[in-house]
Amino acid sequence: MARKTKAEAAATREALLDAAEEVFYEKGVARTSLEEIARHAGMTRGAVYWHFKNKADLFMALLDRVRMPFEELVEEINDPALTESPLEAIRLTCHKALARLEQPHYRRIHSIVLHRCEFFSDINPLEMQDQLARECDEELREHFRLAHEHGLLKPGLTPEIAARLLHSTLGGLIHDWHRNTDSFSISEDGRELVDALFDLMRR
Amino acid sequence: MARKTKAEAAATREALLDAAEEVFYEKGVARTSLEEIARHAGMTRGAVYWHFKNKADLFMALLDRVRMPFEELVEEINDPALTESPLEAIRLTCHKALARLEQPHYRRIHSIVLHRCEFFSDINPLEMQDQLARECDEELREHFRLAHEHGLLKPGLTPEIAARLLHSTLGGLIHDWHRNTDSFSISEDGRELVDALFDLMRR
DNA sequence: TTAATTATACAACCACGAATGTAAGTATCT
DNA sequence: AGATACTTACATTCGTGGTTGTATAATTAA
Repeated sequence: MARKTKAEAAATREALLDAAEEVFYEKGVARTSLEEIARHAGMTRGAVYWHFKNKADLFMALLDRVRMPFEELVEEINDPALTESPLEAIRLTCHKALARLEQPHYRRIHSIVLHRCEFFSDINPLEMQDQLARECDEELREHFRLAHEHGLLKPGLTPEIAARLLHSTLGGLIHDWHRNTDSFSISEDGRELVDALFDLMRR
Repeated sequence: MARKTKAEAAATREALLDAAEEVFYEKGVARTSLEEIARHAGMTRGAVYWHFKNKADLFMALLDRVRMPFEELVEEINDPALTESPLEAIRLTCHKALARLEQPHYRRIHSIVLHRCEFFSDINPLEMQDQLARECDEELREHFRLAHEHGLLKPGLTPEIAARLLHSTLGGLIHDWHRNTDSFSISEDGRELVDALFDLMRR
């Protein structure tokens, strides 16, 4: 075949990533071959090997296209418009994070990382998840500490416990939803659950 | 090689399952071959194919050896000695379930199902998890309903929300722990978290 | 401005290992 | 003698990675 313009080449790269995302989501990472991904994008394996070193490299490129939900959560929580009421800041950020999970793109990537890939070659998704979880946890703890100092937390509830409670609840909720996205709506039922937890934690 | 006595044959079957458990845990299901499992048990692949139809069959046999934590949780919650105080019954059952996760055998199997296997061939671990989660959720809801009727729940907290809150918290907690079992102790820190949640939900 | 050159973006082919499933062999228990 | 509990050997499939081929875009020289 012939050489394409730079823009076209970038487009096929994106097409390959799109294809990988779809096929990984449907069949799992381990059980999809590069051949399948290429054909699904209307290309051959040669194109894949031109744009990516191997499957692991393609996988990492997939992750680079999006930012993980927890990562966003950490960023949005620092929105200066929300820093006045720490508890509300956290709560609203949770809402946003949950809503964003419903976008098909985010949903698929997130689901792939959580449920559809075992660690393979030199990439360990569990470590990635663990690192994100730690960062998120520290950020949450910091904000709950602020809320605690403002006397917003229920007496007897330490900011550490509050942070871990919210973190676990969100984590469990998200895992549950990803297992079966039709079973409930995270943006609605999830929001309800989060609000209920905040009602319990608020003074 | 030669035929062994029935007891010996049963022993090699168990040895093969033990080997599979270890290797699956270390390397993930997709990336371990039946050859590796056999060698790890001091056998050849022929032995594996004698006792099991294929990898999926072996995997299911692995699961049959243990009962999943949520399944146990559902059973223990109905222990007649605990049915007097519904809330306490749930809380103590959570403690037991969390403690049991620290046994290496349960821990490994649980971790394999949660994090170390993509769905493969005709077996979909996500569906299995989903089904267990539903059963658990219904059972929890039933008991929280009882607690609600006894006036034990905080005003404004419906038994449905309480059940889903506990369910999500446990799920998130267990996932977090499995990601990095050294980061905290589920039997201790997990118990603390669960107790904190019950303190918030109690009237 | 155009012709020559080189780098690009793939397709097509090939060779290798790895894993699976099956069939045949073998020794021992019952 | 047969069924049993394997081992060994074999055939086949699948995926990877590497090499080669090639039409064309981009670039440089004239």
